Amino acid sequence: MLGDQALAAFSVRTTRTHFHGGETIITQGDEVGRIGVVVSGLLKIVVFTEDGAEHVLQTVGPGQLVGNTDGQRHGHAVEAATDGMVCWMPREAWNSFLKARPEHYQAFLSVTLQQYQEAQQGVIRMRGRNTLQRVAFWLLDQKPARGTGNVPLIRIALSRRDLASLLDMTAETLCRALHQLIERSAIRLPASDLVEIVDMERLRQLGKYPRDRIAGAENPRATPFPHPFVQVASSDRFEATMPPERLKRLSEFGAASR
Amino acid sequence: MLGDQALAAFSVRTTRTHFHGGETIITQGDEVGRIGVVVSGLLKIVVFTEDGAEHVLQTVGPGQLVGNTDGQRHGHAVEAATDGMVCWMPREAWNSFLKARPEHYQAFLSVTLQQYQEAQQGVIRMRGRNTLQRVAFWLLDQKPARGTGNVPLIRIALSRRDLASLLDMTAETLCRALHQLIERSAIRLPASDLVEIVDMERLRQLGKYPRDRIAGAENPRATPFPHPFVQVASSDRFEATMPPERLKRLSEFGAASR
DNA sequence: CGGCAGATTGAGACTAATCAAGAGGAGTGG
DNA sequence: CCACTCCTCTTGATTAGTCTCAATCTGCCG
Repeated sequence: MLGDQALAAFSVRTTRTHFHGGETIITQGDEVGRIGVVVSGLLKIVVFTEDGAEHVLQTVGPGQLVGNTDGQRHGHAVEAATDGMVCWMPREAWNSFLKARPEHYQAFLSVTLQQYQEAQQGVIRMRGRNTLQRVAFWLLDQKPARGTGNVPLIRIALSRRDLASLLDMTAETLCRALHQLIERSAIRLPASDLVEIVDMERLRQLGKYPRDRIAGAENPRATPFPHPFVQVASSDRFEATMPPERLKRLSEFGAASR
Repeated sequence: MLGDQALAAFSVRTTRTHFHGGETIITQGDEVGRIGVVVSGLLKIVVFTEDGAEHVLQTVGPGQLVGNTDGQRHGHAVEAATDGMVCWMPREAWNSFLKARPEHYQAFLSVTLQQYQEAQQGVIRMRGRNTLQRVAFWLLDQKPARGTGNVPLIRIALSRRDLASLLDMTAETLCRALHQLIERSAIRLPASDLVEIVDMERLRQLGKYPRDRIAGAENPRATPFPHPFVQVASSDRFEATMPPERLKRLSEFGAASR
């Protein structure tokens, strides 16, 4: 699809970088002259306010973009929630690439608009919901990787503190909310970072989760930017960030709990 | 700047529409095959949740965009907060226009990214701030049109209920917050929709307003989309939405209060 | 002047933050 | 292999902040 010239000029400038959990990818206030496509792993967009507090605004998964091309300073930082990989390209390469192949503007815009929408969704999920509902809602919004025996299983890649921040509550409140969901037998906690959805319908009620979002058709995370050179692991973020030994332990648990 | 052909095909399809306060511009869930540039007045982006509650997410002023071009359904509605004007163009015209003149992609992206950033800012202003601080912060974020005697004066175009929704609180709490700001002599209320900033510094402290935002340089609302055919009233949203009789009454008030 | 809708003010209920303390888990060094 | 430390997670009691409900007030229109 790409012209030879554009492709050559472009792919030379492309850099894949591995990152590790906790690492800072982009520092707040920096001018980052490059843009990155997340290939695997999970990033988090955080903001440090003047009083030193850290706020997690959004998570960025495979196929989504970080950085900006307009030479503006970053109003937020980007940190790694898990290990993973980003594919970077410098601003000039990016811009000249887009200029040479305007048809890719459409894809770029689409992903940008999608992340914009996701930011709006993030606000909406906060509104008119108490802490319990927000937690339930978030759980339902995660890609439910099926565990052993087709039970929906969710890996919480974020720390309690980070997830609490994302959901705009304290870690203590998040903890209480999770255990309230357990008491009402909507979920179980095989491990502190694993959530097993026991009763999907009850969880929906508790989270005031709209019917039309159930299929995930409204705001699918899976319209990844069609990066020409990188295969994006979009479908299985679960396995991508799940260490093998955990999977093993998990299946043991599943067998034991039956 | 525009090629004759593109210009001709484009300007024919452009439609200016006046809107009145309270009017619904875009219905939630609609597929709107067009995009609009706000010329004057103020729009609000609202979401109706399943339980019937209405949430104001954002306001859209002159130079900013509404609608989308990707044929997707709207996750939110757009309503008029004041009287004003939008300049519409159908999706096909828009897309072919951008295709013909790729250099405008940059501007389009820029405005989109800006609104994206604004959405993020909207989240941040909520975080780690109580109701009083949110109100103070919002006031400082408004374009302070100077009133009589160079006193910063702000017109609240939104109803109490809408503004409260935007700031994620109840109308009652908003009201109390405003009056608390008055008690601490940071502001005055010449009329229920007019705020006079008496002590800017105190208001900043009460709103935890960062220093670097004071100049408004960080996130200026004034990088309007350079619409080729419409003159955008970007600088004076105040006067644009201020009925003449109010202005007159206001100056009388200013004279009387000295 | 009466009616109406939005804005204001007040009192009580309830949610979530804060402060404090205990439990679990991973890594380190002897 | 075990004790020790550090850090995160969890749990409990208290407090502060907002929401809710209700009543009153205000400006506006016919």
